[in-house]
Amino acid sequence: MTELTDDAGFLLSRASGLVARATNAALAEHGLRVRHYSVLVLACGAAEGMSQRDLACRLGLDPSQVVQLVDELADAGLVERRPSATDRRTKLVAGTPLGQRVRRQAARRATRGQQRPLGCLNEEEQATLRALLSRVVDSAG
Amino acid sequence: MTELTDDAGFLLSRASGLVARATNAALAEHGLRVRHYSVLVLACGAAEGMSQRDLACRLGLDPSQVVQLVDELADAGLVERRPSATDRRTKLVAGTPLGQRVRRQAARRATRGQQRPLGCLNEEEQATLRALLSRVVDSAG
DNA sequence: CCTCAATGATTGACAAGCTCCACGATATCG
DNA sequence: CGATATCGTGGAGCTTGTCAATCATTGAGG
Repeated sequence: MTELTDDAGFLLSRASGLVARATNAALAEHGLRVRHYSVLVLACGAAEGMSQRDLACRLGLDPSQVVQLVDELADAGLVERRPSATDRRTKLVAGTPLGQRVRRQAARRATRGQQRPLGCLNEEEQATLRALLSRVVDSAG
Repeated sequence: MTELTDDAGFLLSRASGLVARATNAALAEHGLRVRHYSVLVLACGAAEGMSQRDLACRLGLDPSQVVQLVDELADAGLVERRPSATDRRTKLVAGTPLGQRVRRQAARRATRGQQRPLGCLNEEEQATLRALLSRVVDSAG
């Protein structure tokens, strides 16, 4: 790795930072950051809600981080913790009607914001990028 | 962005974290982390050394972070700060002979470590990934 | 049925990173 | 010369990432 511009790790870190910053800026109007948004998307995506443990696993976060994120989303009225019917330990995090609406609006803004750093790639190239990254992420479990 | 697994920002963040962690583990034997390694690579790559401002710009870091990274590398004897011949404000960070050797060893380890998360992509796919990311990073200035 | 290890959520502590702001030294432009 | 900008540096504050400990609950095995 003689050239830093050829280092996949460096490029990933840099690109990730750029996109995260742009997305955060786009979501700021909703008072959200990418981390909250990710939780909101997952919570709204599962009809019955998703356990915090599953959230942590899917997001690659420590469970203790999920606690706080869900706290803040719940304070904002975007998600709620429901008891599980089968396990009294787990709390299912589900999007409220308000959360669903905010998620749709935020999704549009986030997608638009990402195009600032990602706009230099056409739609097909972006799809290729997502496909490659998906494989990397999935293969990690 | 109905599915989080289709969100470029999320995928980038996740993949970046995976690779960074693997690289850090690989570099730990040298007492380095990716951030130090990046500085070392750039410092060793420029014959006359590189100003800290340029380092910050190239790495996308705040100049104040570069100060500390260079401090630690200099303490380890891997780089040194040289006065600029044309501007007494700037300090040119250049790799020492030891730094050059460590950089070569670290490069091999880092590349190998990255293959743990990136190994699921063949060589051509990794090249495609790097090319796409390069364009995103470069287009940001 | 009872014990015991494992699990889910939570809290608190701590290191690592990032961002901003301010300052001293120097450079540059008018 | 004087105003303004730049470079390196230090420090404050916030966000993240990681870890250990705790409590309630579950599930398995005796």
